[in-house]
Amino acid sequence: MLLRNPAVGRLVAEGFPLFMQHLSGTKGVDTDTSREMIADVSHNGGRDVFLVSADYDGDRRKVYLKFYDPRTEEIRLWYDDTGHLPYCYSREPKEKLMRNPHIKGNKSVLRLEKERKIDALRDKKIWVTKISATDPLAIGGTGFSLREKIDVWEADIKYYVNYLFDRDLQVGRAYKLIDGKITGSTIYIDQHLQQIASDAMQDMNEDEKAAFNQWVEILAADIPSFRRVAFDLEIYTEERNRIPMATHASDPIVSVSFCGSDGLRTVLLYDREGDIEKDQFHGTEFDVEIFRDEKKLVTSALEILRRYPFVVTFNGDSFDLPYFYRRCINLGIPRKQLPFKIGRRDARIEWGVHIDLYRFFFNRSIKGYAFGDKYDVISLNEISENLLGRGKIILDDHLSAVGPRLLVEYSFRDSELTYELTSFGEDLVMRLITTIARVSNMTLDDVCRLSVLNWIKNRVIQVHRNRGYLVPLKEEIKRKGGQRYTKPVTKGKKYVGAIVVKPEVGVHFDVCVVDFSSLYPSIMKEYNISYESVNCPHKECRGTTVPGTGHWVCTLKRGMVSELVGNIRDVRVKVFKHMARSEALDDETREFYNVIQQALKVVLNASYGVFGSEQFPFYYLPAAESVTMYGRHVIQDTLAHCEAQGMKVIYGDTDSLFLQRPEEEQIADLAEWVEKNHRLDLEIDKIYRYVAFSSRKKNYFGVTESGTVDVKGLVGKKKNTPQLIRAAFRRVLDRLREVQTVDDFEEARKDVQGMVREAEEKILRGDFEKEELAISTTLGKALAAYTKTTPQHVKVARLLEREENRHVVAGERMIYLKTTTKPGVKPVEYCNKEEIDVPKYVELLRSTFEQLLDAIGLTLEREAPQYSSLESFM
DNA sequence: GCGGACTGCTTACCT
DNA sequence: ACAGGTAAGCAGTCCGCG
Repeated sequence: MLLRNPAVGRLVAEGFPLFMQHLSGTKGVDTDTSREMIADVSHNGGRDVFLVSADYDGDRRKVYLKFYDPRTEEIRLWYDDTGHLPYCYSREPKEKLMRNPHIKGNKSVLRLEKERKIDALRDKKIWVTKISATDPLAIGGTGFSLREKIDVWEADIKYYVNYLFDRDLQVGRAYKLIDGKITGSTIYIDQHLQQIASDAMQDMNEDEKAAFNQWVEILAADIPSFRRVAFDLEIYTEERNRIPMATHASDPIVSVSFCGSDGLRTVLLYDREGDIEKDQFHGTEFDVEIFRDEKKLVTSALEILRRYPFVVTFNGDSFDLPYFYRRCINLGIPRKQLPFKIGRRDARIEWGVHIDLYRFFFNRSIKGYAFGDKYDVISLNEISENLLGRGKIILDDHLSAVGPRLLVEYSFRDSELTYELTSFGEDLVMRLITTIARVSNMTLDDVCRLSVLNWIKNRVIQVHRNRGYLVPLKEEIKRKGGQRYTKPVTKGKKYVGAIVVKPEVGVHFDVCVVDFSSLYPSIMKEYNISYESVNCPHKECRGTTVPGTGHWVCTLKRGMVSELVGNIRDVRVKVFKHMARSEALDDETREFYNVIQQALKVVLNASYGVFGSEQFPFYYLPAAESVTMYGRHVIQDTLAHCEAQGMKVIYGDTDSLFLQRPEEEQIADLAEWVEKNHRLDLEIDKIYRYVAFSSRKKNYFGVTESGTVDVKGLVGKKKNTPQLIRAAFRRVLDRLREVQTVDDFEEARKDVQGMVREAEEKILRGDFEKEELAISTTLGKALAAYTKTTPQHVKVARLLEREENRHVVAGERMIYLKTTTKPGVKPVEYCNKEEIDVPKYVELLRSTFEQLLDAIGLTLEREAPQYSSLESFM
């Protein structure tokens, strides 16, 4: 049966069997509108709709799917009509289970069925018993669930997730809803892309082609534009420093602002005192609606929200939505008129998808790989300043004390920024979320709330289901054994990672950087790394050992994770990277493919690491260790080969080698050699006009042929280095950028020396604002958690709490100065310029530049610059 | 009591 | 809540020192 979006029409239950209507109660069921619904189906049934989400309806005891229709811009809800039930597995035979007291008298258990599965760890067919139950809570989630009573498998997969897997539904894919059935819609793919894809498939066998094609179809399909609204609440609080609590919602909502993809720009304002005049809002870039009654305001806000299939917030999971929900209840609105699902950690909307951008931007993979660590504090202000170039409105006073005009401006700006965070760069964030949903086959709601580990886990479980494997328990994988062979170099780590080649100190001209493209994912693909394929049960595979370990790798069957990672890697490298660079496409189209390519990279980059994370249900150290072992093996072997061929390797890190003036032909031969001997791709990453290394690893700068400067790891770049020092550092690099030849260096060294001196004198003279010397350090954890030592930024934080009555939380940055007075540090705003410990800063400046000066052969103390014998590096 | 050698903690970076 | 490797600064500890 097809149910229309309640936001638009009313819930309709066409064709509901009678007993089901009974079960589902009265909620939303309205037979009067069913005729309207039928008309709707015949008229619109053949249209493409995108699967975006799914959930479980506890009243109806059914899974329902959320399809987005880009033409009407509505969500269509689809309730299960197949009688699918929640279930889990037991390895006990059916007959024995039937005698088990937890099964026998259990009213929730509906069916026991024998089923054939494959035991992944033993690679054997086994019989299991599928236990079907009336509702998901019978399986897991309460203290009385089966999961707590007997040994069961696959009991912690969420029910709607199981449903998507079992019905072979693909999130983000286009479907048609015709005659009460979900059918996959034909996917049209750009011709150019089709050509590239079919070229890539040339050498594949039929199975590989099928898998490859499927991934291309999933990922290349159009992404619709999502109709959405961003919203934001403001609360009136009597006391100044009280943070309103979502669990009580005891303070009134004074404003609700909306910014929609359809151009909606509105603030609903609550006029508590009855003294607000409409004409105060002339000239605003949004509408203001004034309410004398808070209940009318929230009712109106709810109506607006429900017009949109996607609701976007910043922190709506833990604040805006739960507060709004509670407040509505406090104001006497019946619960059943409030289609929210407010959980302990998240807030969902029944009529569509709620995207909480706080959760999304908090994600470390998103922050790092998708946005290059451009923001570090997860706040609306910080993120929008860094990604949009515009931040929140700064208030001088407490929000509850400002006048209505400023209040609405402030409020609207918040929802405007929230909306723009989803719209900038041609809806970059929406595309990213959709692409990750496609890769992980996870609902959009879950994608933006969960980590990369969960994205991968979800898809890996689906591979199990498709291949007929029973998902093993964590303990089973742990018990499988295969001890660790390497002892970690670093304390607190579990195994050995990558190699860093010691750099050759000095300046090197004409350096070619080669790297192994996606080294670890490629290793996983080529060397068949998965939790079940490393140390597999077959005797005949034992000879295929991972070099330097006692681990062996399966030669009979393709490991599940190896296959998955291989497919994603191939489709990224062979299709989407090409498309993102294709000259035949316009900028916008290239950017579309670039987002896909980037999203795949995020997932690939984490695919090895998850094997070393205890949170991962397929955690298996021998798999992680084998990947890095192969990695070290490959790079060392390649390095040796380079030297044997007369090439000089001056540096290397994990998957890269810096080669000094290699011949073009040598590089081509090298790539061929790598392909032949290690089955991996080696490519030229970049060419530096020159690179300068100090003796430190992960610490250099290089100037490319086009004149851009790469700075890696140097303290002068780090964000906790004082501004004044960073600025001097930048000036120096700008000067070094101009160096073209060895001879240019003489002049450059003199200039650099002068620039450092100048900065030093500036500090000594006191020719600076105190803010320029401020050090800012992130408070990595809650204040109370610093029990071993008291670092300087913690001293500052404690001082703020003690003396300024401020509350400091993890993730905040402490901004302070080093002083000659008492504890040696002081928050910048309470520090006098006279207290500043000048010699300390001179020392800091010197040590910052030391890294750079070491590299270019300069020593500060001397009058005349000391030259390094450049010739020796040529 | 004080300073140097050392270890450990913490942050920020690289791949 | 993907991993390990590296640099740097400071906090804290131990030891020698008539």
